[in-house]
Amino acid sequence: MLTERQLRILQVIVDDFIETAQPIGSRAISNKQDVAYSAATIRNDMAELEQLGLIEKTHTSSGRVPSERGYRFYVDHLLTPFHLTRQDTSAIKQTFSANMREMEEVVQQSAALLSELTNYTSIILGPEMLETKLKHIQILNLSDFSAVMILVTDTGHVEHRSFRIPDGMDHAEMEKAVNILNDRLAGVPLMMVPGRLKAEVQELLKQHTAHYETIFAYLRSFMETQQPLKLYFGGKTNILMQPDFQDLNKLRTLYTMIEEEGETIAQLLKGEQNGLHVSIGTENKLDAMQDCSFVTASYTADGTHMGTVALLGPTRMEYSRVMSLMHVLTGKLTNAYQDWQK
Amino acid sequence: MLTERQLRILQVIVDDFIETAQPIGSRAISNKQDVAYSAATIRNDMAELEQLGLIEKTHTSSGRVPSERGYRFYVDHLLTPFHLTRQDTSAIKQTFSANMREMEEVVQQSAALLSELTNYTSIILGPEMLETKLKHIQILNLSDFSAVMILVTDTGHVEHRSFRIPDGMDHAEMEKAVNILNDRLAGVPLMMVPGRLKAEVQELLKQHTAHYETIFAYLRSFMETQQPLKLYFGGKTNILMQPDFQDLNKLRTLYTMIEEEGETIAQLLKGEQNGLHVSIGTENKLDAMQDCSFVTASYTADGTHMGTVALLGPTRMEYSRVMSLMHVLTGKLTNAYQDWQK
DNA sequence: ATTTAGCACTCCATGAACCAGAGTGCTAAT
DNA sequence: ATTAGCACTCTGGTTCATGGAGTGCTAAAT
Repeated sequence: MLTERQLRILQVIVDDFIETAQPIGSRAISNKQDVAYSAATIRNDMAELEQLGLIEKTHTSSGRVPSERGYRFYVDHLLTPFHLTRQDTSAIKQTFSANMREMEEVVQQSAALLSELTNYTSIILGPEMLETKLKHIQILNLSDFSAVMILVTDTGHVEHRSFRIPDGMDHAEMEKAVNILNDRLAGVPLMMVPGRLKAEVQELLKQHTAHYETIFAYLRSFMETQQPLKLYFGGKTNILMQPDFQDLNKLRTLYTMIEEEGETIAQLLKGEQNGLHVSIGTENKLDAMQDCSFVTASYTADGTHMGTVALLGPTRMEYSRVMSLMHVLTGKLTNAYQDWQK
Repeated sequence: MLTERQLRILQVIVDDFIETAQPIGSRAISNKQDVAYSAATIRNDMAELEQLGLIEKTHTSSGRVPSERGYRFYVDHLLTPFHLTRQDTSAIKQTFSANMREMEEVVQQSAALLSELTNYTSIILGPEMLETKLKHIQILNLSDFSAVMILVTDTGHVEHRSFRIPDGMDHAEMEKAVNILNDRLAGVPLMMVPGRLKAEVQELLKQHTAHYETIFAYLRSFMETQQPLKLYFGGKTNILMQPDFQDLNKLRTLYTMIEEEGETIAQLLKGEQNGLHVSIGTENKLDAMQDCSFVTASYTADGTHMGTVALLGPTRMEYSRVMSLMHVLTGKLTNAYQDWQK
């Protein structure tokens, strides 16, 4: 097993590399404040650490760099509890004290905050819509030919869609249809709306309106385009700033993923529901992330999973700070959400 | 003045460079299909073109490259009317034939289409909200403590905002307030709503409800956060793919602009209302765009300006195709918008 | 039994020197 | 007015030498 000293050396290597992004040699380690051994001793230990696959050389004779396993070990066993700086905590406090009226806004601000504090890219999966219920449906005529349908959930979320009024459908008829919809669908969880629509409403509409087909078609297409998974990004450009990503090709794939694979990422985040979780390098399932670390943390309300906060950065990530930050942030989000629901 | 031959040579140089991104030499030009002069002759002409600042050498003895002025000249005088390929036209037709219910959707699809066809980044400034009028205001209670205010315009645009119900305000009171608002504000152009609010509604509210202050404050903050300029992007990652942008630093500034300077870009686009316009390199006002070309085209409805389509790419841009494409697209948008309004 | 000093060795990064290739400018011939 | 020919220039890639940083190992010191 590893000796105390070896652990310490590994820690220094990781810490230093996280800070400088440069390989570090035995001499430099030996010169560190709280390391009281000679370069030679450290060299011996480093040889062993390398044997175990915890650190690597970039070439035969250069300083050491943490390996993927090294980071893993560091995260699992070497992480020192981190005290957030005064600036960090006050920034968080400030963000959450600004009175925000929309849950969406809270989430968005959180993403912005997180990316700003860390210089990585943050991704937040918004509060799950599964539980939310339909509150009210309304149709409003815009002109003789067009109208807009508005759909409000009990969380205050509003969706809308405008459409062309079917020829020959008069106002009274439309009103009747809306009444039926409200009667049958208000209070129904969003998830189940399409089902209900088919099971109960279809028949009813058929009886009361001549244009049930058209209405029905509209409603379906409306419900289908609803994508209940909302992703919020913060600091998309931060990735470009990291010295780790110099390789244009890697940048391209990474960026393309961020811009175009929203659905995939959302699914990925949906999977991570257990507290704080770190994926390092090839541990990530997505190809584009093979050189990144991905930290996820979920937030809850009354014990049930609500959404997930994630941070995407280089494997050389400030794990300690990031994890503390995310811990605090998810706590705040949980609170905010509970407040919100009252 | 320039001879026929010189014009032709300039054209070949620009065309070739647009295609290959490589400097071209006299020999290569001479070998071109429809150029019947020897390399030496072409060299002489090139010397003159260089004198005039229309082309440049990357170093003392290498092929020529169009200069910024060269591109400008090319765009102003050398552009051959371009026939869109069958693929291009059919792609456009297809996009616009898909029945889209929302103007927003049309615009978004247009941006996607444009970036896909050109491999540049497209930016569209959505239909101006200036002219649109408030259609309807509604407040819906979500719980005993919170409600959502919904605002519908005559174009079918919906904005919403949820808020906490002031303590002690009952349902009847709220209803009365909403009635007042609808009575006084329906039909008023969005732009003027804040003014009206202050001029007419304030006093009225004061008389009829005890909580006019709170309501008023909400309304104001609501109106203020409304930003009527909506930007739609397409193909943000395309920039990364262009061989012209190898320089990481330039990429960074460019990208940061795209991600964070939305407001600036919107203002820029708002300024360009006169048909098709091309800004090349340093002609652009924004620093980040000094190495780019920026093509804008506005679309109208009944002769009044509605919005602007833009394309951001390297100065080495396929001007001919891009401009044809945008011409067609703005036409389609104009149509779509007019159809929409019926 | 650890730890450390010393030394030979390896590899990278840098810069100089050196082509081959591509392209130019100029002069003289057509 | 056009073109062929030729000397000249600059780039990009390769090779080679050098200094520096770091390692591994052995032998001495604690």
